Amino acid sequence: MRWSQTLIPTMKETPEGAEIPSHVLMLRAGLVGQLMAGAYTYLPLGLRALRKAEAIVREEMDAAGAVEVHMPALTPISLWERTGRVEAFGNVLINFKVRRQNKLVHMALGPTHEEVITDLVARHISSYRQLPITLYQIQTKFRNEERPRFGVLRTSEFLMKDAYSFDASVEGLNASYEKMYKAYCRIFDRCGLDYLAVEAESGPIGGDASHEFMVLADNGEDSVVHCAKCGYAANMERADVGQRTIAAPPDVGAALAKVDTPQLGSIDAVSKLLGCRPDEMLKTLIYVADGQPVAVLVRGDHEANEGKVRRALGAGKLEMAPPEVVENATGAPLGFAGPIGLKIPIWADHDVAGMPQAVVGANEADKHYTGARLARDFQVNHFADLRNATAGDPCPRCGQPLEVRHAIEIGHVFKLGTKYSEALDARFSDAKEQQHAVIMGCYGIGINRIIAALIETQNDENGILWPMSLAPYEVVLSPLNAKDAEVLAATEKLYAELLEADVEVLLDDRDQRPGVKFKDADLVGIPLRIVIGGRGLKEGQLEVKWRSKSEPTMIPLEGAAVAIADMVQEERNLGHAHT
RNA sequence: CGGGGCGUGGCGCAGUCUGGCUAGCGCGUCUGGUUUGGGACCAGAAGGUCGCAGGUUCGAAUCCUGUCGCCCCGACCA
Repeated sequence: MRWSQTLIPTMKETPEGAEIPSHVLMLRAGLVGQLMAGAYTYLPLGLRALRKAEAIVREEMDAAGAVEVHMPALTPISLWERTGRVEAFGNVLINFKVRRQNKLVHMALGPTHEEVITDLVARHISSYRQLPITLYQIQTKFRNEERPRFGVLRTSEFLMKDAYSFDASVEGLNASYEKMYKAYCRIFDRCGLDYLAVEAESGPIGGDASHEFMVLADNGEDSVVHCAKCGYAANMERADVGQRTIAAPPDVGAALAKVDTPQLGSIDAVSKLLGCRPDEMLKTLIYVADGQPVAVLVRGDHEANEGKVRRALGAGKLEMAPPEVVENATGAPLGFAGPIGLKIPIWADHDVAGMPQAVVGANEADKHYTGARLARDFQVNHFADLRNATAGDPCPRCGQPLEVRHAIEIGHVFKLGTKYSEALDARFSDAKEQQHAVIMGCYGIGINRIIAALIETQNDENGILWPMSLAPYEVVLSPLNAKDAEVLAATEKLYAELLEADVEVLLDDRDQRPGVKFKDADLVGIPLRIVIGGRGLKEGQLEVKWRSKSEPTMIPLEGAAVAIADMVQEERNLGHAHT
């Protein structure tokens, strides 16, 4: 492609509003243009990178035995009603009514496709002989994001590869899951991403039923805990803080005392007023578990984790208690709950046992207790791991302190079980003529996020650093004086030969000064740059420079196309070699 | 949805507090010329309902009210 004949609107300055590196660079390098909040046009360069990521995903899905389909983005609302996800998605589900033959038809744009694919399987699969099968598609998803942000990282319309496995047995599901997990590793390896597969919240199935693929990045929206020593990694919500018993520390001798804390219900406000640290306080949270109120105690500086609480209690449904339930259970308005004298079951996080004394709510408006001591002043019915991990917690595998890192989620694999197959009647007959719900797994990759995460993590002060596998073009030709007949002839010849050799080449044929071409080539980040200038040509040489290296090398003009094609080919293979 | 910030030629900004001549600057674009190995120089030119609407005023980019949009923090996120 000739630069002058495509659209690459590079920018010298950072557009107002772009803050994180990937957003800044995608705009400056002319990869994307914004239409409105959360909606971007992919310009020629950005689209080429996106298509390459898509092709890698497709190749690896096919190699893993998955079969491609393409489902409509437009779906009937009834499908989502059957699985209860109209409520679950709420405002995120973009839905509307259109008039057809004088009747209103209610439909939704698919935010994901479990329902649609399960309906498909329900219609066409009825025997164990048709299983297992994994179907996938690469398609635009729609979600009404409350707050789109970070450039293309969080948009209301995005390209997603979603795959769904269908098995007759749990063992089969595990095998399907394993295949997808491995395919994901190959995909992200080939994309040149530095990623982590972390244990994630797995819902009702439990165990190792869910992994998220994360790229560590300071601007990532997710948090993961990571052990630098043994490599343990987990989603912040999922991370095991450990089954441990903490011995009661010695009594510091403080007596229980009731103090006034007028209007102050928050940990922050009370700690300021009383001059104590949040970790010297107790948070008392009232939940409703399967209709029954329970109290959950965590240290003031910790965050309760609803998933962990639900599992510990063995509850099906868990929610924060509404104000009237809290008042009924504690006798005090929100913000003044405490464990002393509380009549409902009390669960506490392990770390509560390690507090010599604590500031707690007094179950009385505008009052707290200081000096509250476990066993002496209040009782706990059960101890469990009930909180989110924090930096410095011991690694559950090796005990070293964990670190918390921000990350971008680029993929998620999940064992679904029979939630959707039961709701949508996707059943099969086994060899003994018994009917069972098909056992499902689902596997998603955010294609746009592959591009954004790569740019976010692989850039320097001059621009993007593409791996060969995703680069919009593999080689950029930079003739320095396009009007010089000799330069022009050598450039055109090389361009034609490289095209002939199936090298993806961008010819910077603009009548610009060298500095402009170099700056743009660096910004756009094409991996290999070939400079054709009078200086080298006199000696029959071309300059070849990798974007990732600071120094160029010279190669003979004679046979240059073959040499360059070889260099490109070698680099193309690197991604595969990693797997 | 709560908190904060910003809307001025294609891009980046100044001017707004303290209203006042024809709304400026840099980049980019166009024309002519000189240049040609890391975002050139000279000369000239085009391009703006100052987000939108209403109000105050002799006079509004500037003050007031409303509204729309974008960005950031938080809440939410299958």
